[in-house]
Amino acid sequence: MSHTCGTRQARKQKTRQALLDAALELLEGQSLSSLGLREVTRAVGVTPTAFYRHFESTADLGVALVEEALGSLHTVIRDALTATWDSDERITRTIELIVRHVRAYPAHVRFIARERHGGVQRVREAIGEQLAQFADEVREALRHDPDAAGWSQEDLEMLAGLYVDHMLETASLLLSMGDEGFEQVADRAERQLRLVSIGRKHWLDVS
Amino acid sequence: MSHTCGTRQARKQKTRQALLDAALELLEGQSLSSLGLREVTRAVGVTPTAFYRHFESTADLGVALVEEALGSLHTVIRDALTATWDSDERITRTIELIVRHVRAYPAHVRFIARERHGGVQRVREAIGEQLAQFADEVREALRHDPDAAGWSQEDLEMLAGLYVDHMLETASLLLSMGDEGFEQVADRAERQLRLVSIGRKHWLDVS
DNA sequence: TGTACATCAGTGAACGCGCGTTCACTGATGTAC
DNA sequence: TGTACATCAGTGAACGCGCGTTCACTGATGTAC
Repeated sequence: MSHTCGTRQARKQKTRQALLDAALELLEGQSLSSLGLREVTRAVGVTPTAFYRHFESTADLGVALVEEALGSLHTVIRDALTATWDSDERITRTIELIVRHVRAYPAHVRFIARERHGGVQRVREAIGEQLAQFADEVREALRHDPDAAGWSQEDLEMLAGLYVDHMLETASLLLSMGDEGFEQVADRAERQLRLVSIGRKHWLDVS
Repeated sequence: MSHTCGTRQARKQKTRQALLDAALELLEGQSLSSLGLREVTRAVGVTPTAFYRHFESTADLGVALVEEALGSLHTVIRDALTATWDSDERITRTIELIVRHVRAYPAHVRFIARERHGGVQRVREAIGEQLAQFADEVREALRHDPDAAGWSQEDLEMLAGLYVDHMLETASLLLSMGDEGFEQVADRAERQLRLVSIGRKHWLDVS
C-alpha cells in the first residue's frame, strides 16, 4: 500500500471505505453469501490478509454496509416525515424523494433489497432492525397526522408497515427498470399511495 | 445408486426430484448464488457427476425450483380468484389461504422471497415473469369485480400490483415469525387489505 | 528539537481443502429381431 | 420367448484452481522523554 499521506488512522479508514465500496460494487452481480474475501481485496488492491484489519468476515462487512446503506435512507425518511407539505403534495414529494434516492444510491438500494431476505442471518437481522425503527418513526409521525386522528396504536402500526414496505418495493422496482420505465413505475406507485390515502380518510367510518 | 425398481425414466425423475428437494433444504441457510453442486449431490447421496444428467448448473436447478415453487402458489391464487366469496369474506379467506400456504410450503416461500431480488439473474427473471403473470390474472379478475367497475386498465394494474406485492410481503413476514407471531401478522395483513378495500370503494369519487 | 521505542496497517509465503468439470467406465434397462 | 445390441443414469479417479486462514515480517507513523 502507498504510505504517502494522512495520519495512520485516516489511511486505515480510507482502506476500510475502499473495501466497502468494492464489495458494494461486486454485490451488484451476486449475493453476499457468495461474496469472497479475496475477491474484495483483489478489487481494492490489497492483500487478503489486510481484510482482517477491518472486518472479521464478509458477513461482518455486510453489517457495516447495512449501516451505510440505511443511514443515507434514514436521512431521506426523516426529511419526508418532518416536511410540512400539505396532503396533496405529500405523496408526490415522497415519491420524488424515493426516485431521487434510487438514482443517487442504486447500489445501496440493490444491496438492501437483495439482502433483506438474503442468506446471511446477521445481515438480515440488521436490516430488519433498521426497518422496524423506520416503521416506528413513520408511526410516530402518523400519530400527529389529522388523517389518522383517533386511530388505535395497532392501526397506526399497520399503516406505517404498509408505507415502509411500499417504499422498499417501489425502490427495488425502480432499480430493475431502465430509465424509460422509471416514470411509469413512479406514477403507479403514486397512485397506489393515493389509494391508501383515500382508504385512510374513510377508515374510521367503517371499523 | 440403487438399481432396484421402476422404469429407467421413473428412477431418473426420482433422482432429479431428490436433487431439487435437497437443494431447497440447503437454501434455507444460504442464497442460490452460493449453493454448490457438490453440496447438493452429497446431500442426495450421488456423485457430483450425476448432477449433470439433470441440470446444467445450480442456476438451472434454481429455475426449475421457481417453477415448482410458484406452480403450487399459482393454484392457490387461482382458487382465491375464482371463488365466489362475498366482499367481506374475501379478505379473511385470502389471508387464510396465504397462511395455509406458508405453513404447507415454507421452503418454497422462503426460496421465492430470497431469490426474487437475489444474485442469480436467470432465476430473478423467471420469478419476475411468473409474478407478472399472477398480476395479470389478478387484474383480469378485478375487471369483473363490482368494486372496480369503470376503472381504467392502468388503475386495475396498479391495484393488482399492490395485491401481489402485499401477498409476497405477508408471506415472507409470516415465515420469519415463530408460530406465536403468526396470528398477529395475519391480523395486520388483513387490516391492510381492508384499508385498500375502503380506498377502492371511494377511488372514483376523487380521481 | 532529537532520539529511542512502540504501534499497527499492510505484506507475502504457505497450508489444507473443497470446488466445478473432464473423462472413460459400468451395468441395469430398453429395444429390435 | 430368447438373444444380441443400444441406451444412458450413475460411477470414480483425476485435474487445476481459488478459497479462507495462519504466521512471522516490514517499515512508516505515533509517542514518550
